[in-house]
Amino acid sequence: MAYFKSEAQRPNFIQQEEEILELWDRNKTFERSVDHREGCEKFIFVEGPPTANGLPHPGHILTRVVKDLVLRYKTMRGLYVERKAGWDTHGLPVEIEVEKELGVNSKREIEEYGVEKFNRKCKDSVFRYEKEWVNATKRVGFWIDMDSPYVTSDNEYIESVWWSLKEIWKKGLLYRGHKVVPYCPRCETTLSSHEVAQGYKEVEDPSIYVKFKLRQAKEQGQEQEHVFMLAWTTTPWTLFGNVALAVHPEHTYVKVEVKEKEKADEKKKEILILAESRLGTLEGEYEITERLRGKDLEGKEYEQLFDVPVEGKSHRVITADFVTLDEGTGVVHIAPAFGEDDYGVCKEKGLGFSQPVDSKGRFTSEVPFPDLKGVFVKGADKRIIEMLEQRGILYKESTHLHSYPFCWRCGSPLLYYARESWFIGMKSLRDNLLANNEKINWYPSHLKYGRFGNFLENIEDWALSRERFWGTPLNIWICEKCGAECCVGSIEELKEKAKNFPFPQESDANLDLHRPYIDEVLLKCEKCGGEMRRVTDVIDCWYDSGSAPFAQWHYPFETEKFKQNFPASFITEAIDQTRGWFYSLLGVSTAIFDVPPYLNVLSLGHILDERGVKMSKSKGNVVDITSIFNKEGAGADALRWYFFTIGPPWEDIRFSEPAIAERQKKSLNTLWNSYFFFITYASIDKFNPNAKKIPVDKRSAMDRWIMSRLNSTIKGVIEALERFEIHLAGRRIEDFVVDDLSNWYIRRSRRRFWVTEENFDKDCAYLTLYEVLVALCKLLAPFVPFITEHIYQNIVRTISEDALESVHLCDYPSHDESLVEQELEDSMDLVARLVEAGRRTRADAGIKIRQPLKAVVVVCEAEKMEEVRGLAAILQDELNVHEVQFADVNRKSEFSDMENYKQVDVNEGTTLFLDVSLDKGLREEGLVRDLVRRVQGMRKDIDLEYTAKIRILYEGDEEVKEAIKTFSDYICEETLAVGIEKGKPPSSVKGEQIYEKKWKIGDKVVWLGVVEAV
RNA sequence: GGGCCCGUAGCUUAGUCUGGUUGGAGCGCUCGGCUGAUAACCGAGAGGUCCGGAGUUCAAAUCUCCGCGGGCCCA
Repeated sequence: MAYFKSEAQRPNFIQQEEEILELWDRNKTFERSVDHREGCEKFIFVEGPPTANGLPHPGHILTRVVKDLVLRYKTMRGLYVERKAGWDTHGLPVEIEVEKELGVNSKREIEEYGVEKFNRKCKDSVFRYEKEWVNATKRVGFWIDMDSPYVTSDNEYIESVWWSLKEIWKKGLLYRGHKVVPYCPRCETTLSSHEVAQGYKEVEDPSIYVKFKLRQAKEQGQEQEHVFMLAWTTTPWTLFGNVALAVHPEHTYVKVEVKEKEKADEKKKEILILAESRLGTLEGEYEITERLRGKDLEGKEYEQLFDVPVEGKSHRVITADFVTLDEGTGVVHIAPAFGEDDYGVCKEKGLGFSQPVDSKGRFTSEVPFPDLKGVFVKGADKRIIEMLEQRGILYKESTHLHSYPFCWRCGSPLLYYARESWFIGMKSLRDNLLANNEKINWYPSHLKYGRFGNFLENIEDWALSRERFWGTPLNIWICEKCGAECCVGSIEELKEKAKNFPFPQESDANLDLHRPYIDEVLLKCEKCGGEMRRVTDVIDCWYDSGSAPFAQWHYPFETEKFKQNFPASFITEAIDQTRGWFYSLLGVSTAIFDVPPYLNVLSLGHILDERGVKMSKSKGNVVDITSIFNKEGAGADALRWYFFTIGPPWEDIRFSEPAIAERQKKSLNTLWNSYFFFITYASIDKFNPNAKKIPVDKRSAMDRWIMSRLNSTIKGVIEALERFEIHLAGRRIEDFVVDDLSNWYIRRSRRRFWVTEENFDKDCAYLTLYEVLVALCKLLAPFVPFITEHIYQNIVRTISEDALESVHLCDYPSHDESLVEQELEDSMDLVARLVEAGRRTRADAGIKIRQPLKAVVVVCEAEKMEEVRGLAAILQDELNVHEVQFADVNRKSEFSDMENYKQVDVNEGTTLFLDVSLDKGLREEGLVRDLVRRVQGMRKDIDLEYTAKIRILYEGDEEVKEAIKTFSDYICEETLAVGIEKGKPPSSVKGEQIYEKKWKIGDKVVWLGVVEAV
């Protein structure tokens, strides 16, 4: 039989992990682990595709190991789990990286540089950090098929996306609309809402109160007053687009007469109108002259502030429910070109439209000030405020701290801007979205009806188009003559309908569906025969990734794979994907198939830095996670274990490197030491676990206890993992390893392994420890795949040739109810508490544990007594007493009256009495125990083999001499000594290396010498 | 500004759903003990405004409301 190979007590885990990676590579273990389960029930996973144009962030690593844990676990549970990797390759982030690189700054410059060249650069840059991603993914042990990933910019992927858009188009859900959308004036494109969300910053903007003068009916008195509507805005530049003022129809407004001290006489009376509850914004004295409802103001006309052309009816007071009284004056300035609500209400009320700003965010010549033409709107605030001041219509000016969106990529302030864009009519699918969400299990569950559900309730249409270059081209062609639309759903269809086709016809190898090539393809209009041109937009890259469930399999052009792999059983990403990928998946799937695309979704927390602040590039607090893989006291297993056990997966993690080492030390080191203990003694004894078969019920209480604990643990671990309570699963295992296995079972059983001769009890101990270790390897394999593989290879593979070649091919342990003995576990628990109580009593009495005592009495109910009696030997040994007695509760007073008994209450109904009286015999014994302990320490000091024999020399007083004489057999047995002699060298020993030490034991001084016996 | 989540010892956290002994553990600190697998372990001690305030209740870390701080999402 091949035998267990010996191990280092403190191994180099980093090196071990690298060896395991090679082993997996050599044996194709990952592929085998998947194939091994072919034909079994499927567990379907979809990889949320990362973009490889930047280095992986700690959060990415967290996501990857959580995915890995779940997939390994499900595989071991007997499910067939395919794992296709994916890359997200399109989109603005990619373009901006390339722009930076090229040093260009606008769409015009990109066009001058050449869209073809630009897109080629984008394509290259997408995989710039692929190597780093692949390396980090492999190194951390994430098993996923990166050899045949899906790539969102591949033709086949695009073709599937096109098909899906055509499906949506056919349903009439894909439409062109003119809407106010968040717009980046530098990138010159609209942004999706989630992109906007990433870029909010606290900024100080001007806060101005502007007076809009009401037109007065002429008959009504010439002299009287000037009446103004008082409106508030933080975006002075939008005043050029003003078309209306809105008030809330039901709220109370007031007319107030402003008392101006200085000029009161010269001037006509000045009347302001604002909401009553906003009177606090006024400065100085005023007098309320009239109260009225918002709707009483409806229809009043006012004088235009600036002479900007407006198409259609304008400059009147309207009512709108969205007007709030939280801020401002209750009178809202309405500019339909620059606000979503504004746009909507103007459309509803039939008001006109004014757009004095161009696509780069600069004023056009429509603005009646030549010096403002071409000025970026946000830069004109100061000038505008000056102009208002000059005209005497600026009531008040200050600044206002609020959050304002900036382009998440280029940092420009965003504008809300009326643009023509393409939309998917998600609003009309709201009920379907909600119904599909019903079928999804969310972890944590509050997201289902909380953040995600609320979002669906208020869903808006999906702004799909991007006026950019590097993305899936929007597959819509429009007839230049009659305006007919055509949505192309496949490459085949494109070829059929194209008037020209700038690609080689027969081979698709040179086909590139991206811009600018696709822009050259003209179709023939089926209605009028005219020429159709593609709209030049590309689509939101979130639609790309949302299409992954079908597009990764090139559905419907190939159908088999998709049919087998939809919907997904499980996906997981970080919480920010709630309205990102989690939504885009559901949105696309609902629009096309009207079914949920995933059934279980785990939302992970973020990684924060040590101070609790989110790690981000801009803050410069991102740690280089890959360095962990090469650090002593760390490594992939350590990092994984830390991530898994530090807290619930859905909560943020305050990243701390010392904590990684701490957790690894506690759990993984203890596992290693338990394994090391086994290997050490099993090697000495040449124990072969395959040669012994002893049923568990024939083994000792201690053995049955650890097996019971093991099976209880397995049960709890599986329950927790099924609910994605990964941290609870991990902590259960940790408790088992540290408390049950290492600190109790092994510590209590050590002596059983030290017995030299063969015996039944030793076999039981070995067998039990072996079985526990093997089960633990499997139980821990999805968590820490490296160390478990290493141990498995040595304790299973070396001695069983027919064993599965990797722990990751094994079945996950299932709990065996017949091995769970709850009563035994409870009794052991009580014994542990009795031990604790006894130790405390000793400490109180100042008697150390090495000093044997006569007796301990456990007073408890008869029922418990029976349970614990079988474990009395443990108590006796742990408390170092000659005898354990039991007594019924009614005899309690007997002992409490005796002076030599120290009493301590363990729990209700259980009391422990420790006999603390010492006699000569006990003292001698104590002394001997101390001597043994010193000799053992000396053995260790000189690094003797565990099995090496020694001779002991000593010098001491009569008492010492007598004690040694009485207990010499015991001493020799304990210390593996062939003899113990009185006498001090060099006289008695010649030519031998003696290790000597002088000890103080209590009030005695003892000299000890140890020499290896030959 | 709105929604959701989180806030417990210097640090990491259990307990919160389902209110009920003296709020439990680990790291670190002090003292003592144990130890031939264990840089481990055991015992004792120091260390807590359970983020703050109000309310409900015989009873609140726990339930409710109002704040504060952090995170995320949305405007």
